[in-house]
Amino acid sequence: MTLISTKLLEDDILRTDNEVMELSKRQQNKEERVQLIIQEAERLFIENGFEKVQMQDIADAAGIGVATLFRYFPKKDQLIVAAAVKNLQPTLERFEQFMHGEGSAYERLEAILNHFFEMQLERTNHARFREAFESYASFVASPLPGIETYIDVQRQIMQTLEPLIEDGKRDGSFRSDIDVKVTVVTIINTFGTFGNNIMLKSHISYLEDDIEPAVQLRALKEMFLASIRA
Amino acid sequence: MTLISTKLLEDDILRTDNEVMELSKRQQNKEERVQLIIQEAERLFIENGFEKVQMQDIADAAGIGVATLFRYFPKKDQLIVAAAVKNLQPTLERFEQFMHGEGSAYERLEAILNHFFEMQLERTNHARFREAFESYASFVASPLPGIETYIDVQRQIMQTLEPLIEDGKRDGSFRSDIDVKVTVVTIINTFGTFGNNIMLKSHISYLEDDIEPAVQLRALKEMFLASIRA
DNA sequence: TAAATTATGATAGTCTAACTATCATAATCA
DNA sequence: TGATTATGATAGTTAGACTATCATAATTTA
Repeated sequence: MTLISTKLLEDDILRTDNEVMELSKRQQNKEERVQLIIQEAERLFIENGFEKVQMQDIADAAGIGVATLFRYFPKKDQLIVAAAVKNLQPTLERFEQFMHGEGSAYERLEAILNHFFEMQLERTNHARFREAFESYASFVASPLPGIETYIDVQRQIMQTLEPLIEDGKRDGSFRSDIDVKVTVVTIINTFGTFGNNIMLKSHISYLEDDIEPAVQLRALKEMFLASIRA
Repeated sequence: MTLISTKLLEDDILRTDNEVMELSKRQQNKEERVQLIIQEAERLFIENGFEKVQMQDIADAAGIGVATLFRYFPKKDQLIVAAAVKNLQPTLERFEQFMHGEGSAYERLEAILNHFFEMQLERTNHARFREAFESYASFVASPLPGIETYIDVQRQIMQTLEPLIEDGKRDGSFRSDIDVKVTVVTIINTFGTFGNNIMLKSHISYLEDDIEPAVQLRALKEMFLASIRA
């Protein structure tokens, strides 16, 4: 799933990518439009949730007619799934980058958790969107169209972490009795669920005034690391 | 917030409760109806989510006309909040029960976590409903009417756990350097987020076939306990 | 390049579900 | 018993997802 920016590609730009070369102009435009629509939909959904954003809003944001939007995405659900997949993609990409970093397994895990936290704090709305989507998806009568793609990216994210835990068990920085997959799921579950403002707000008011969410997340991380440290 | 069952109270039942005695018959009926409506709404929302359940459905389930339903709850949002509060209540009550149990702080915490897990596994839909509600609440333009009540119950739940952690620090079963409130938030965040079927399903297919969710939850618990054990 | 094909956007229309208004009837109260 | 209030049926309004139509524009192809 290639990301194409809002700016439409010009004809005279020299392309080396064969796949794009092969596409007819009409196909190219279509592909660009799909990406543009998804991009705008994601942006709007992240800010406002699914219900608040109307197909009309998305059409306007993408600069197209609503009828055209419906030709590309006959159901709002399809657009929601596409936006959710796009929203999850950067997490996978950044995780993969971190896996190829320097240092011991422990250091790399700590780095990736730090990064995860920063993402959570900086992009609270992204996390909230993800949670909203997963809730939404869980209530539909028949599985959302395209949901397999989403689940697959999720699985890839988890698989990215596996070698790291294995390394740590090997080099002795992690306890040898922990289960790799269960540990991975724990990480995702523990650190991936700070999107809901309501919980966040509730926690903030529950915690002392001078405890920032960042402090709490740091404590959470320490706690987790302590639990797997050898 | 008293819970009143579907079965309407009979006139001839001897009441000892003064508060109810003072109410006129009309007021009594109203109160009963409100509870009945909330009960049916909760039941339907838990199964089907907010969007799928129509005001008509709730009116039918409560055996009243839809116009009457709207007289009690002029906005669907109000009913959603009331159902969410009702949904959270049992968690608080059970937690409070466990606080008065026997044993060391460690044993009691373990017992409460076990119980929490069981609730998560047995009442997955309740947890899912809670997550859906919190997502929903986070996206509204102005705070949902009555949301303070919900937040307050949430806070009470967390406060219930505090003395337990303090006890554990005192009697030496927990590390002395952990922060009580942060630990409480960790517990809620870590163990309260298994409602989304999609995550659950994704995890199940990611984990080995023979790893049941229960096994994974148990591992999660062990991991957490290890992190705070002295 | 011209004809054929396909994509677009505007507009109007359908449908569903939240919400409102009305009113005759029934239950409660004084 | 007469006055007050609650109920439920019904019809109507509104918002937003989705469909149908069609004239026009862009692209393809012969």
